[in-house]
Amino acid sequence: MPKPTFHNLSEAKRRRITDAAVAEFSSVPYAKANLDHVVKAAGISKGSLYQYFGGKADLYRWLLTSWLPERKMAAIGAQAPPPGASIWQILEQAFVAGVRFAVAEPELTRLGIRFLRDHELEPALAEVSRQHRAAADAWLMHLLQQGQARGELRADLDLSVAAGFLAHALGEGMLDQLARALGLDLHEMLDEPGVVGTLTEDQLVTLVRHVTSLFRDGAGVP
Amino acid sequence: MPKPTFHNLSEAKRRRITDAAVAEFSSVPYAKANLDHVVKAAGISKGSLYQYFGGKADLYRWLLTSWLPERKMAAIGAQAPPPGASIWQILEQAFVAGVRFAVAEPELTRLGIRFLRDHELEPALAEVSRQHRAAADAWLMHLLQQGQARGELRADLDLSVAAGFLAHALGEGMLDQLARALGLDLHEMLDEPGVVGTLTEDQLVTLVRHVTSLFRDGAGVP
Amino acid sequence: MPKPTFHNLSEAKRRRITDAAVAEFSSVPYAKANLDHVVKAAGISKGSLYQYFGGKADLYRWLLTSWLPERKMAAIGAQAPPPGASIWQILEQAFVAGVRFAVAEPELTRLGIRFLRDHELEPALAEVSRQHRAAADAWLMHLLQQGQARGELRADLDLSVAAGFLAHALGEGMLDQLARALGLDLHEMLDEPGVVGTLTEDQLVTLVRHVTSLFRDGAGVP
Amino acid sequence: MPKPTFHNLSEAKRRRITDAAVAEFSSVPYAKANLDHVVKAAGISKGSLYQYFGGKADLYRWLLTSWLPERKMAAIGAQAPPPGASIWQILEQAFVAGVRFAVAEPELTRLGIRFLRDHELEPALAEVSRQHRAAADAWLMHLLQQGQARGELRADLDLSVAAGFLAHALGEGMLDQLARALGLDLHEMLDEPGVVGTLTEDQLVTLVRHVTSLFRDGAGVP
DNA sequence: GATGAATGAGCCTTCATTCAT
DNA sequence: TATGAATGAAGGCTCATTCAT
Repeated sequence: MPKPTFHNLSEAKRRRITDAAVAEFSSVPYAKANLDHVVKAAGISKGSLYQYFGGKADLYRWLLTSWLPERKMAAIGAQAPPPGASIWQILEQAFVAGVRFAVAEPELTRLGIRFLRDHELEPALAEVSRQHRAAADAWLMHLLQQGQARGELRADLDLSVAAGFLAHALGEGMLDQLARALGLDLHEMLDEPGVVGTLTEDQLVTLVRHVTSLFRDGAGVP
Repeated sequence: MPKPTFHNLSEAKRRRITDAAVAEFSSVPYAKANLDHVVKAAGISKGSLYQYFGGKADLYRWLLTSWLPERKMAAIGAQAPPPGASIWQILEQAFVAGVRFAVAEPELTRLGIRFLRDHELEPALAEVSRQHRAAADAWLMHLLQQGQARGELRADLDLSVAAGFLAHALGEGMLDQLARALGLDLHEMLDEPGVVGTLTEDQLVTLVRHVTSLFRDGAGVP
Repeated sequence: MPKPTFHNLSEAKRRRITDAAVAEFSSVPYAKANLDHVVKAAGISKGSLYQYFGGKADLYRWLLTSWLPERKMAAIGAQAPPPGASIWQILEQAFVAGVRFAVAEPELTRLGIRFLRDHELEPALAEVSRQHRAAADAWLMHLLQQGQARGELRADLDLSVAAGFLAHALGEGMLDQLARALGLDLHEMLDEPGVVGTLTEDQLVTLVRHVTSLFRDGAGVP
Repeated sequence: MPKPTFHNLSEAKRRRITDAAVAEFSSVPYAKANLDHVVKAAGISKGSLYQYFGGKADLYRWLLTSWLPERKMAAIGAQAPPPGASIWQILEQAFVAGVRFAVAEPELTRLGIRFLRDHELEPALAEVSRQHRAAADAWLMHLLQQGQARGELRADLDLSVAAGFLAHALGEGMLDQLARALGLDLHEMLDEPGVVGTLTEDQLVTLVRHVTSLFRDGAGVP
C-alpha cells in the first residue's frame, strides 16, 4: 500500500505514476515488469518511487486491490440492481457492465486479466488473487441460491457448477467471446487496445443475449 | 527439440531430467523457471543440459509439444468416439477423459494449465500456444456444426459462444469445477498434487453429469 | 553510445572507466575482452558499467567512434593543410601527424590498430570499421586525383594502387616502419608502450622522409 | 603438433579433419573457432580429435606452421628464380605467385590472412606468427641488399623501409589491391570465396604491373 | 522530499577439455 | 583407438533495492 508520501503528491503526479504503472503491468507479466520503465514513463526518479511505495509488489498490490476496483466502480457506476430484479436481469446487467468496461478501458481490462492469470505472484499477491475469486464466488452463490429459492432456476441445478460457469463467463469468458465476435484471439485483442472500440452496440447486445441464453436455456433442444 | 544426445541417455536419466523440468516449469511461470533448479534436481551439470537441449525455450517447447501430448495420449488412450455417437456422448467422454487425466497426473495438468495461461512466452512459444487454442477451437466448431445439423442442438444456438464455453469447460473450467467439488481453490488444488486423488469415482461422474447438464439444458426452468 | 548517466559522472571516474576500457580492448581482441577486467580496473561494479553503456559492443563502439577520434583530434590538432599545398606536403604532414600520435599515445594507437584488424566484431561494429576504411579511401582518392590533375603525379599512375599503398602506409605501415627503426617487431613495440618514446626527433623525420621518398621516387634507379 | 595417432590415419580421414579445421579457422577468428564444428564437419568424435592433437592451439599451430606452408609450396611449386634474375623479375614472380595462390585457394588465403591479423593468439602461437614475419623480412632484406649491390636499386634507398613496403605488398597488400580491382572490400572478398575466380588473367597481369611500377618508379613525375 | 548512481545476486549460455566405456 | 557424455569455469546482461547527497 502506498506510503503517506504518495498521497501528498499532486493529483497530476499521482496520475502520471499510476498511468505508467498500469501501462507496464498490463503489457508484461509481473515477473517481467520493469520499474525502470515505470519511473521513466512517470517522469520521476527511482528513489521517489520507493518513497511512495514499498517496492514492486507493493505498487502492484495497490494497483490491483485499491486503484483498479475504484476505477471500475467509477466507470460502471453503482450498479445496484432494481429491487425485485430477477436473476436474469441482474446477470444481464452484469454482463453488459463487464463488456462496456472492457470496451471503455481496454488497458485496465488487460491489467485485470493479467492479474487473474498470473501464477507467479509473490505469496502475498497470490493471496490477494485468491480473495478476489472467493468474493466473486460468494456473490454468485448467493445470487444463485436466491434465484433457486425464487424458482427462477431449476431445482436440480448444481449451484457450484453454475457459479463456476458464471465466474468465468463474467470475466475472461466474456472477453474471449468478445474477441471471437471480432474474429480475433483473446491475446491479440488485448494487445491491440482500440480494436475493441470497433464493436457496435448491436454486436454487444447480441453477444450478451447469446451468452445469457446459453446459460439459461442450454444448447440442447428443449 | 532435444539433441540426439538426449535420446542416447539411459531411460532413468532421461526420466530424472524430465521430472525435474516438469517440476520446475509447472511450479513457476516460464520467465521465472530456473535451469539451475532443473539441473540440481536432475543431478546433472549445467553443461549437460545444454548438450541435451538447445536451451531453456527448447526444453520447454519439447515438454509441451512432444512429451506432454505423448504422456496424455498414453494416459488417456486413443479415445476415438464410437461411430454415430451423439455430441453428448462425445462431450461426456471428453469431459471424463479430462478429469481422469487431471486426477492421474496432477503435475502434468499444472504444466499444461500454466502453458496456456502464460503471457510471457518467447514469440515462438506463444505461437505454439496459439496453435493449441486454434486446433481445439476448430475441433469444437466442427463438433457443434455436426450436432446442429443432426438436430441435437438448438437451431438458434450461437456456435461460437458455445465453442467458447466448451473450450473453457473442457480445460481449465473442468479443473476449476473439480477444485470446487473438493472445496478448494483451483490453485490450491494444483499446488497440492495428491489431493485430487481423493476424488471418488462417484464425485467424478456426478460432476461431469452436472456440467453436461448445464450445457445441454441450461440453468433456467424449462 | 554512453547513457546520460555516464556523462553525469565525475571527470575522474569517467577517466578511470575509459582508461580501464582502453587497456582491456587494446590488449586483447574484442571477443576476448572481459568486462570483469574493465570493472575491476575501474573500481566499479558490473551493474554500474551497464548503467553507463548499453553493453560490451556499445562501450567499444563509443571508444572507437567518439572517444578515440576526439583524443586524436586533441593530440594532433586541426591539421588543415595550408592552401595550395602540394600533395607531397600534405602527405608528409599526415605522416608526421601519424607518427607523433603513435609516439604520444601508444595505447590508443594499439586500440586503433586492433579495431581495424579485428575480424570478429559484431556486424554493427564491422560496419563501423568498414566505413572508417571507406572514408580514408575516399580522402586518398580525392587527394591523388588532385595531385594528378596538378601534374604532381605521373599521368599513368594507377590511383587505386597508390591509394592502397597510402592507406596502409599512413596507418599500420607507418607503425611497422617505426618498429623497424627501433629494431623491433610491430607487436612487440605495441605491447611495450613507452619504447616508442625513445624515438628521437631525428629518427622520426628521417623515417618520414624515407617513406615519402619511396612513394614519390620509387626504389629503382631513375 | 599432431600426435603419432594422427599420422596413422588414412589419407582420407586426415583430409576430412584438415578440411574441417581449415573451414572453421578460416571463417572465424581463433578465439571464436569452435572445435565442435570441426569434429562435426570432419565426422569424427570429440575424443578422437584430442587423440590426434593436443588441443585447439595445437591443431591451429600445425595447420599454420606445417600444413599450410606445404600446401602453398605444392600449389606454387618450387619457385626458384632463374640464376641471375634481376630483383624486378624475382619480385614480379613473387607477386604473380601470390595472386595466383589467392585465386586458386581462397580459403587457404583467408586462413593465412586471419593468422597474420590475429592478435589474440596464445603466447606460443604469437611466437610462430613472429617467426613468420622475421623469416619473410630476412628474405626481403637479402633480396634488397643484392639488388642494391647490383645497382638495380637506388643507392640512397632505405632498405628497411623498402622491405616494409614489400612485406605488406606481397601479402595483405596484394590481396587488398585484388579486392580493389574487383570493386570490393578486402573482407567482402575473403568472405565470398569464388569471387576472386572472376579475376581475368588480364586484370591480374595489369595489377601486378601497376604495383611493381609503383615500387620501382614511384608515384611522382620523374 | 527528491534524486539517480551504485550495487550484486542471479540467470542463461558457451566450449575446451576430460574420461569412462 | 574410438566414442561422446560430462563437466564447470567463464562471461554477458538484468533489475529490484539501497543510500548518500
